[in-house]
Amino acid sequence: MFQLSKGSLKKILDGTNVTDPILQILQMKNIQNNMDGMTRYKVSLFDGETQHTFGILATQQNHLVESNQLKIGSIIKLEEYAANVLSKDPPKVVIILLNFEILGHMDPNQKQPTNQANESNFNEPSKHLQNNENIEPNKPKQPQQEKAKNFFNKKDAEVEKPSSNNPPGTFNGFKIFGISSLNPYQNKWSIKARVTNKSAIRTYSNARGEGKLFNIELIDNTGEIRANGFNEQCDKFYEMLQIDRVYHISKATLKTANKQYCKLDNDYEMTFNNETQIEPCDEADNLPHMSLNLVKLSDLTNRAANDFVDVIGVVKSVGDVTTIVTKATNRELKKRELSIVDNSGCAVTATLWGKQAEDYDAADGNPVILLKGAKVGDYNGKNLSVASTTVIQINPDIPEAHTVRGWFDQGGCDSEIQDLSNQNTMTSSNSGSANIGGHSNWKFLDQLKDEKLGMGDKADYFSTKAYVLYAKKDNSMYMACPGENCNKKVVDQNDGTYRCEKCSRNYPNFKWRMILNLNLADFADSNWATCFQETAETILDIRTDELGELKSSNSPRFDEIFTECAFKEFNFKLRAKMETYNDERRVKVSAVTVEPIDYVQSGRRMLQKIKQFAENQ
DNA sequence: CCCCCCCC
Repeated sequence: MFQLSKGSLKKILDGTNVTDPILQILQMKNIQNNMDGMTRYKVSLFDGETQHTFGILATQQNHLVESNQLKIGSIIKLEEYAANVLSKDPPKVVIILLNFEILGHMDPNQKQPTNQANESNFNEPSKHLQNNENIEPNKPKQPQQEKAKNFFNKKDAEVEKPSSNNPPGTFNGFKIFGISSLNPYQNKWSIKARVTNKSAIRTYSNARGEGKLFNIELIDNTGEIRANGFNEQCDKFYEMLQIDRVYHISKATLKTANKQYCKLDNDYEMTFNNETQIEPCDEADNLPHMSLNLVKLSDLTNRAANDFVDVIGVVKSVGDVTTIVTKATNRELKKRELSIVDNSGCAVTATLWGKQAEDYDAADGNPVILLKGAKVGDYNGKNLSVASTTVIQINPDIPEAHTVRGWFDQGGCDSEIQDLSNQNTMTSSNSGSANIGGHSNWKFLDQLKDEKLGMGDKADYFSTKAYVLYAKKDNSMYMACPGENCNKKVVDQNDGTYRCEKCSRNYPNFKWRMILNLNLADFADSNWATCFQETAETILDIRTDELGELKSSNSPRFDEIFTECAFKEFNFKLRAKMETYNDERRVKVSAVTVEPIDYVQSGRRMLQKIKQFAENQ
């Protein structure tokens, strides 16, 4: 039998703190929040005497309903709750069920315990509830945070000192919660968290007026959250909040985070308000530090534009500060490009903007630079952009920094470097590194289908080294308009003239043009690709007009030309694009460039692939 | 309440 805590609901509603009341769930309703689209469970609570129809399950407990552990009739020991007064007149109080133990289950109508076979499960705290220890911020739990690295300067333990006037486990009169348990429906909380990132102050101006803001990222053992400080709060807290320091925070507004902009693993974000309290706090707590997921520069070729990556490398060269005018708003903006290299043998251009471009110390030589959260771009190859949320560290004291420093100093600086940026320019802008000219984004032919290239809205370009298996002779040549920039097909009028519909005129002559279909193959796959004129001439090793002569004269040499190219190997830059022909949609592949293979570069590229492959095993 | 991260 369960003894419900008679009278406890009345006390809770009156604002009295009640310890571990035993309550029963009488009703339960799934409500969809329009603001954040999240499911919430509204429950009716019963204490054996009165019923309160407005209880809400904290969303981190939703799984208990979804796994049918918590249901109508469940008896709970409510270990942690929040009674939020929504209005005084009429009185409206919502009780948020933050943490509880499911003691058992009783049919509300029978008022008797049921004899379900699995009832004993309910008499122990459920497995899930044990996970809710996550609410306590001091227990490292999630593997993702266990790999967090302890690299930024000080160790917590060394700066430990007694807390101010706060009783243990509280701050500003509020119990310390784990970040992952924060939600907009419960405002009596405090957290203890480490700042892992802090933006510069940014000003903005829009229809609502002018303003400024900064944001920080906070982490504890349960999760992470972004916090924003606008205007007065920006003035008040910006200097105090420092990267890698630990703070107590209470009384900030929580709202649904816009996932489009905030990549942190939290449905909510925090905004400081005029009630917000923040105090530095130096106690050792084994709070995770900033975590790094370093990416080798060679791996950037596999990253899409707008990805954010962490990289570490040596600044090989530094560009001057230049000024650009933004397209969108015609603002003048300073920028500076750094070429960064690492021991994967690759270089990439990283762009600093605004004040960061001006403040970068170019006299610093070739320091190690860490970019955490740099944005990947894919203009003429791959590049990186330093965003407002990117953390820059010069010569950080971490093992990876020493590794890349050692590599650079012991000959890496003079080795052949593949520049992933500036791929379509003949002169490498500032890196002084080897430029392999024209090609980036090397793929094997199976990747064409595997990666659904050309299936998107726009064309995909990639480079590949492939053999010509077969060059299709039929329809490979057509009679084209001899007009200067017109290559339209002409119709033989059989009166010695050739009609071009585009030019609307008859010509006394025509010129030959080529559209050559090739079956290309590498070790992985084969695919058809179309070569036009110049690229076809490279493949067949003959000028189109000469080939036309052979065709016109029915020379046996004509056929030979098409068989001689078989099993020749070239570097292709290919374009894949979806096309519709006779209601059939398929990816058409055409050659943008065809070049003989430079086997030294090709070998280097292969070595890189092998190295990359080995490292990823 | 921002959410731009730019240019070739």
